[in-house]
Amino acid sequence: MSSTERLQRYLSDERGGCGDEAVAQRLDELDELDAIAGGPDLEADVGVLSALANETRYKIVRILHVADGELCVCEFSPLLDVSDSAISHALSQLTDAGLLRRRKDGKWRKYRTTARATALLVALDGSRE
Amino acid sequence: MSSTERLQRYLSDERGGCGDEAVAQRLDELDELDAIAGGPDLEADVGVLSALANETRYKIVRILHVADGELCVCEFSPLLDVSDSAISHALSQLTDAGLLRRRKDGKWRKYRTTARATALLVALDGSRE
DNA sequence: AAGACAATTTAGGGTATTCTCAGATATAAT
DNA sequence: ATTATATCTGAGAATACCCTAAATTGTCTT
Repeated sequence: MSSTERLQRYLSDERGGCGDEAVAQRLDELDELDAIAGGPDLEADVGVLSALANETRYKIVRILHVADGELCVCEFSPLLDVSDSAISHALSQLTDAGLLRRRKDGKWRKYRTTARATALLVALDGSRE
Repeated sequence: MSSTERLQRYLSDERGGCGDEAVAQRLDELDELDAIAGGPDLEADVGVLSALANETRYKIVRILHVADGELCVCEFSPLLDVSDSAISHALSQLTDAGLLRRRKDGKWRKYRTTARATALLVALDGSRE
């Protein structure tokens, strides 16, 4: 079944007896929505969300957000129940996604949140019910 | 190696010759950060982010956001390159996560975004570089 | 230069996702 | 009632994810 057949029935139902032009026009409208919605940032956005969508990584960002400043890798170890290797993986993924910034300080590495990470946490906090 | 040994060396490096009290104090501070960061919403937040962290689902929410109103399930089919079954799965996951609201209209089902979904998209749009 | 240590990278196994297909459910029309 | 249609649900296969352990890199100390 072509997907436009169902759409045609839907439009008939909703608006009462439309012809092919109405279907074509609605398809055009939907395509425009799709074009706007599916811009070049879509893939990157999903990447950012994927980076945050994991308990270890989300907790890291939350801790840094509350800390309101940079933390050393070694300071996460006591707070997270995963290996140092997993913490390092998590920090790298978050940095690659643009949610953390890394700074070298001798043999220590310090991480802090970016504006993007903060914006997402604020959005989550501001939309609780 | 206990994770506090590395922390002790770090604190010595940073602040110059601290004793055990300093380490204990910093551990307390970190635990407090952790307590604030790891509140009861953590799991639910990760669930919301996971729901959005998929191209099909993200695109659905984006389209609805741009449409600025409700859309029928049948209107997504022409825009997404997956089966109707996959679209239905995606819509259910998003609804369960609190990102979409569903409404019955005869044999058609219509979906629209929640304030939470909008807040997240706005945060993403507002934090591009 | 050699050793110690912080952090990262690589490799691999167990688990969770995400899709499609097939069948089930719900509503409307005949 | 029967049929047609819209959407949903369950099962299974391909794939992606996330962790640990081991090896590597980079920096400081001696």
